[in-house]
Amino acid sequence: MTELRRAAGAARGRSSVPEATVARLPLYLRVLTSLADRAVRTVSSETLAKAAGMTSAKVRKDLSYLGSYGTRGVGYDVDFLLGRIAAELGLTEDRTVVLVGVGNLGHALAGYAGFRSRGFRVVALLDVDPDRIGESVGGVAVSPLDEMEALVERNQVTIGVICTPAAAAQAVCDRLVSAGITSILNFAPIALSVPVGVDVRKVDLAVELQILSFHEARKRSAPATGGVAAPTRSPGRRAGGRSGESDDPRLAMVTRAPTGPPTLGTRGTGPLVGTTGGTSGAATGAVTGAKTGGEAS
Amino acid sequence: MTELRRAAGAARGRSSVPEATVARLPLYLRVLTSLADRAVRTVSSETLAKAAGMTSAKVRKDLSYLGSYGTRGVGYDVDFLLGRIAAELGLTEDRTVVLVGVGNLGHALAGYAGFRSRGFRVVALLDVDPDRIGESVGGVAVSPLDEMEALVERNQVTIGVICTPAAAAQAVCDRLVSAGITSILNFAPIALSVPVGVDVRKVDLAVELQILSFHEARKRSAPATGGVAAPTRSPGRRAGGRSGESDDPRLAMVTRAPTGPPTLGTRGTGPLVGTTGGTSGAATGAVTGAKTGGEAS
DNA sequence: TCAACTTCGTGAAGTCCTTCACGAAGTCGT
DNA sequence: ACGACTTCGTGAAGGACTTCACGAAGTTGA
Ligand SMILES: NC(=O)c1ccc[n+]([C@@H]2O[C@H](COP(=O)([O-])OP(=O)(O)OC[C@H]3O[C@@H](n4cnc5c(N)ncnc54)[C@H](O)[C@@H]3O)[C@@H](O)[C@H]2O)c1
Ligand SMILES: NC(=O)c1ccc[n+]([C@@H]2O[C@H](COP(=O)([O-])OP(=O)(O)OC[C@H]3O[C@@H](n4cnc5c(N)ncnc54)[C@H](O)[C@@H]3O)[C@@H](O)[C@H]2O)c1
Repeated sequence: MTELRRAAGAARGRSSVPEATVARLPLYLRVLTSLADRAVRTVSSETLAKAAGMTSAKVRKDLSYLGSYGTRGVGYDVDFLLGRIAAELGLTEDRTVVLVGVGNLGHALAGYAGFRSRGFRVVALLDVDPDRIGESVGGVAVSPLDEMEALVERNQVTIGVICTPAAAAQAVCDRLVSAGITSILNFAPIALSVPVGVDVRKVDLAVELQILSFHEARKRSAPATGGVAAPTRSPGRRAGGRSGESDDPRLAMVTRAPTGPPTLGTRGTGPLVGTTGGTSGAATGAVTGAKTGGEAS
Repeated sequence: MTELRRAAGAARGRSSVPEATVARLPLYLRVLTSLADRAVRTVSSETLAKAAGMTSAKVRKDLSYLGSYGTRGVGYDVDFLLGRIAAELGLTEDRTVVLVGVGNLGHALAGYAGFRSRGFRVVALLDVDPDRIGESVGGVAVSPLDEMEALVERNQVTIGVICTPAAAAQAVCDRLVSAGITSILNFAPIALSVPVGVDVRKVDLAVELQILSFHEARKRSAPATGGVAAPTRSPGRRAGGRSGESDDPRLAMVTRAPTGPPTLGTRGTGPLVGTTGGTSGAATGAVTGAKTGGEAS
């Protein structure tokens, strides 16, 4: 009955390199580059896998999506594979980038050599702070935000990097899209919304740390799993850390604390579901896969 | 025949929250924090989903792993959920962090307020450069690497952040692990190997950009994709015995160019090609995303 | 040329994650 | 108190990705 939906999957149609594989190609590329620098000629899936922290089966599967370019009994030709992956990633031509928000983080990124060495050319740095305009970072001068459109068009820029505070991110994003940018790398801790056709990737330090924290919490198994108290309506002002940045315009249409008590009594009732339900069960389990390769989509 | 291996999977056993869900909890946490700051009392899965760039079904499914704490017809209690997620992520107690490599990137991270605001306390900054020792960033002084062990123990540090050049990363990692660190966030473009029980997550700018580049390449469908030249038959001769040691021990047993001088200028320095990119050069890469569920293709 | 190896390529099976869909539980207005 | 509505919780179905396992293709040495 779902045969019809097959069409959707087909949309991804040709080329069809799985996303998970695409995310690993850069890894292989790095290892191959390193090997090439050492004049290594060929490499087996096993060796490549070890260097990339991967399994050989996965490597072979991944590479098979690019075609059958290995030599049985030998391995893959380093130089050839290098070129093949670079081509697949669209790195044959330099890609231009604009970076918006030259603050702490923006500075570090703008001066990052790995940018250029990988074929990404930063052609513009933009900021609203007058004090930063004109300053040069990594050989590129900081320009006022207003020059965005002109710079993007003149340099045929397709990738934008956002390093502004969260509050400004969506506006900057919208403007980048209007200017013609179709790929965005966002460092601001906020989910951007963009029209279809525009890709967004997010890098979030806090998220990474919190994920580590999760696993950390399970390592020292302190199974003193106190039963969770019922979700009382009573304000408990939990911890969690108050973050300074909170300016998400999409947080509308939610229940607000009534300044004047319109519906008081009714509100406070229902203590919510008990734990009766058969399922769920969120006890604490010893886990710790410990493997380095765990991912999620 | 695979039934037996079930044991391995069972290790993940009962009640554990799926990795994919864990990776999204920080996202919800952020949105909830923002809501709480505005005195919003309850939020529906639909609203939460929109703010987090997610679907409501996914949100409900994710939250269901923590237990059934929603109220039908109403939604989730913001404060309660906030506390519940924070607890699940092990954020009830401050987590301490050491950061190694206070260079460009390290500086930015060390001064990042988002660290502290989310319950992560940077208790030490370490570097080998004598010029940096003593300098204070974000209220923390840079200490010499030798103090790592003492600092880690004294402060019960469990998380380490690596911002050194790739060439030094594995050594730093090893030392961190020896000192007692069990979670590492790695910004150096190299795959670290660690003993089981230690978690590693990587963040790599270059990988993100290359993934964007891949999709970018498919957007402007320039089908002028010249047929790939034949897989270049390699005259390769496998190395008989040992192969020279190199920066990365895992790159052993690979074919080397015959008569080629072992150490080719790659020693140590690694990246930094600086000049007009092209292909040659640096090492970049490393991957592992774990997130980004919101793309449309 | 042949036998012994090595290593790729890939169907198939298994695991994990996402999406669907709908009953249950609760709220709200009258 | 009741009927109309909301919104959660969750089994089930479907996909996506990973791992297995083994035949095929190619290499090396005698
Ligand atoms: N510093 C880090 O290590 C780090 C880590 C993770 C995430 N982040 C995130 O990256 C972003 C930047 O962090 P930061 O530490 O560099 O902050 P910052 O305040 O040092 O820099 C922000 C810069 O953006 C500029 N800016 C503000 N509004 C702008 C606008 N509308 N258009 C263009 N430029 C604008 C400011 O002038 C400033 O130069 C924040 O969202 C932060 O949460 C930073
Ligand atoms: N700068 C960026 O935006 C950026 C982005 C992505 C990844 N990275 C990666 O992050 C790492 C750091 O980048 P960076 O631009 O800050 O480089 P950097 O050269 O500015 O800083 C490196 C720092 O590490 C210190 N260091 C070197 N060896 C060390 C050792 N053995 N122990 C302790 N400290 C040591 C150096 O003294 C220096 O202070 C690199 O691996 C880089 O590839 C950087």
